[in-house]
Amino acid sequence: MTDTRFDPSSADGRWQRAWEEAGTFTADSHSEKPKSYILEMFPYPSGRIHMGHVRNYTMGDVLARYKKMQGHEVLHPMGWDAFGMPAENAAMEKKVHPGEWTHANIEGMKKQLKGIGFALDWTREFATCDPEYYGHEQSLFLDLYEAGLVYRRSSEVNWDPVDMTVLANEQVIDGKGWRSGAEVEKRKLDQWFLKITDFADDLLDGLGELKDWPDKVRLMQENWIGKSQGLEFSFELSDGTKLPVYTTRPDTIFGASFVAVAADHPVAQSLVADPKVAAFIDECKKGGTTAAALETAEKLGYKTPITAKHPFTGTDLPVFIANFVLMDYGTGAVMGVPGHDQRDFEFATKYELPIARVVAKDVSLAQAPMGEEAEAGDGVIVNSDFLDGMNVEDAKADVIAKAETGGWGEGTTVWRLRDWGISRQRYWGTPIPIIHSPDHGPVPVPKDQLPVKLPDDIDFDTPGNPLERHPTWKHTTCPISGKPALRETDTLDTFVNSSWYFLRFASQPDDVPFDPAEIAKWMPVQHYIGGIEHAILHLLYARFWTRAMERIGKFDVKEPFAALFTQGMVTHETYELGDGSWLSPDEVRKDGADWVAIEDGAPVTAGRVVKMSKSKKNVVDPDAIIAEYGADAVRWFMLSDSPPERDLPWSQDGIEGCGRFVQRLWRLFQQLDTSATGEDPKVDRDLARKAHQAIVAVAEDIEALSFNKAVARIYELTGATEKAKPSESRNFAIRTLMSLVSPMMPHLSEEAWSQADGEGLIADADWPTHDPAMLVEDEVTIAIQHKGKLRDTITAPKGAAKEDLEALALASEKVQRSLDGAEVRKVIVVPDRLVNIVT
RNA sequence: GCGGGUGUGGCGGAAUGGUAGACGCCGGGGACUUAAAAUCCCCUGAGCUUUGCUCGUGCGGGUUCGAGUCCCGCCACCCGCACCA
Repeated sequence: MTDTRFDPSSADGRWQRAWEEAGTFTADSHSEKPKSYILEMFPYPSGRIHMGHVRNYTMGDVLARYKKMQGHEVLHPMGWDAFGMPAENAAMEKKVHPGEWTHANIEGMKKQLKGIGFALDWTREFATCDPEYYGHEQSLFLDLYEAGLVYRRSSEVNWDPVDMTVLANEQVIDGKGWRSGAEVEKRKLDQWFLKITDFADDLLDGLGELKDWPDKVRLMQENWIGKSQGLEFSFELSDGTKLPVYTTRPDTIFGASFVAVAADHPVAQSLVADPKVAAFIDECKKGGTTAAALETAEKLGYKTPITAKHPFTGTDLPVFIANFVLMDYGTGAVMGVPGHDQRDFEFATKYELPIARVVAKDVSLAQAPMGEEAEAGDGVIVNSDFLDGMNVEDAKADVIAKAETGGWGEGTTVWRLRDWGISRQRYWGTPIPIIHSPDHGPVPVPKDQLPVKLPDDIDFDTPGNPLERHPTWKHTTCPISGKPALRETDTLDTFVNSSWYFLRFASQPDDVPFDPAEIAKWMPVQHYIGGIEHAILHLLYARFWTRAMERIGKFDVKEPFAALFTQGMVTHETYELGDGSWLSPDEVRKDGADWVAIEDGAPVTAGRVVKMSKSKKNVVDPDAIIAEYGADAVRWFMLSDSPPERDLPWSQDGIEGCGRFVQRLWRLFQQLDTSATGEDPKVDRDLARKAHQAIVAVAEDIEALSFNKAVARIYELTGATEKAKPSESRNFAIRTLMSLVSPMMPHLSEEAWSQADGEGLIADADWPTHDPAMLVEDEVTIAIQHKGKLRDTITAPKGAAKEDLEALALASEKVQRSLDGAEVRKVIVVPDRLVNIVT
């Protein structure tokens, strides 16, 4: 009890080593305790930990440490989502091997994470680029292949002709490759797909059970899966063929005035011999794909010589090729009902096609003229023969029934969700374990030959897929015939890596991907924490993979993540010079109310608070902050003020405040006084009560992930404790605070715990117990209102009778002045809360 | 266009229909100090005729003894999806 300041530069590392040596956070699957699996989305090893990681992992860490204190056996692992393009880009730019680059980054980032004191079980660490990991992934891929959930087909891709590689949609910017700047081409390539659409219904229904997921994420997934029900039926065309179309509004079929097909629909393609058709199809493909382009895009059509026969009226409808019809949704062809679909309305207006009313608000409005827009709303069917007078829903059912009995159509469900294309023409990913045999086509690599390892001697000097170019790697033999054959040179989408890593964390035997018994012990993940940017892809793929594993009998878990939490971003003010360039926070200083550049005093505009990013230069490096204030101050900042789902604005003042609070607690923790006897019994009891209340409230707040509220309560108890004179209650409050802050400020707490002769590590200690009797107040403050307005407050014993409270209220001088002799008509008394006098 | 969210002091934000602004940051004043740092104390929504009163949770209505909270109608901003038939 000598030094008056807490020194994180000495204490942080000391306690981190103590936890490591004791194996404090190593999860024991044989433990009899209830199990908690706490997981944060594992990072891509880009090079440095950023504030977003710190916030994400601090939240998970508080939960993990808290659960441990509550007597749970906690699994809180960490690893690396290590395959991906940045490693290949680094290889091309810096001439380093992607593996070397990745492992160096992992080393650096691991050191950073350890320096923040996270309660992680490092014995389970792995990187997805380890052959031990991706070999098991190949084995799971083959299981899915055997189960018929993997198939191969030709598919259109974005092809960068300079880099000679396939680009994801996000990598195509204004039609150009994001790296090369080359005009992107559409190419047809043979690609592998996973049958995620087989699970569309399950994935949709499953959302209903995910009560502890944010509504927002569930809705986003629901929209992404995009279930739609309607009628698929065929028009007989004038050339004798049949044209299937899909509609969700079969009730409006009598309003159809044209038929339209997509530019790449077979009917359109059959007419390309006509140069005008060919020119129109080219025109359609040119159209921009940006949101703005689509917003203003004019509906364009080309009227073909073909006509389609209306199934009920027998009328011949013109068949158009139209730019607004998508080939990859439904059948790539639609019936146009201009009266009740806005796109069809615009199209019909432009090409002067009939716009008929077949739905009206009321039967009497059957002949009402159409307005300036389509009427997509509900109503009663009119001008539609046998459907007249029905409501929309009944009419839909009726038309579907007639189509089915007539044999020309059927009710169907159409999904927006597509099968998952997993082929990537890249080096730094999991090799797809398939051999292309000249005699037997694609043949799975026998499992005893796994893993199919990536070759290390790789040439990144020429563009294209290095696996394709490698002199020997792809040459092998057919597992069936033994004849020369070629390996698949595509690798798996990196989202495959992250679709099952949580299973491998729970169980990592050498011979198989995971042990079902261990999976049963730990899964599902109890709390999964990460960014909202993964709301659809990663979270949908992981759900699919888990269900696919369940379907092929690997285990009984259907949903991988029982509760999901999406945390907000860490943001920072931006600083802009007059010329539009940005300055970083350490290049500016405050000059009175204004900001100026430190270098030359140039005026700086402090701009919007936005996500930390290199381009805006508003990034703050965690390492520098930890070096200055210690890990606990940064962790405390990450939990303070902003609710965790909202954005957290970083500020220098804020971190300084957190640094001060660490020291303030340290001073308080050194004031344990075993000789203290207390002073005023009531004052002592009040402080003890506050401590007991905090034990309950902070626990509730942490369980609700309301860390900002837990923080506020700890501040309150700290303030009250500081003010109190030495007493047993005060010692109790100090010890309580030590425990309550320990999940958040573990280093400070360990240091204080050891100085206070605490047994073992505070990380192994229990959450403090509270005395329920001590939670109850014996005095309450009662608000006195006159006509709903506050006039006075009085102190009364808890549980005082209504009549007593009413009498006390009326006795108040302030109340009497406000009443000013008016007749009291009614008095409302809410026990222990308030009295409202109505005149 | 469709879907979702948010709106409370200078700022981040609290508040089972019951004392709006807890807690933190910024700011102001003071104590200690030769001085600074550190620390401690007080003040800090707006206005007014200041023992106190009035107004105040994006705007306009409503329900209620009582509304930040519930209902109806608007506005603004943010996010997601987007020619999905």
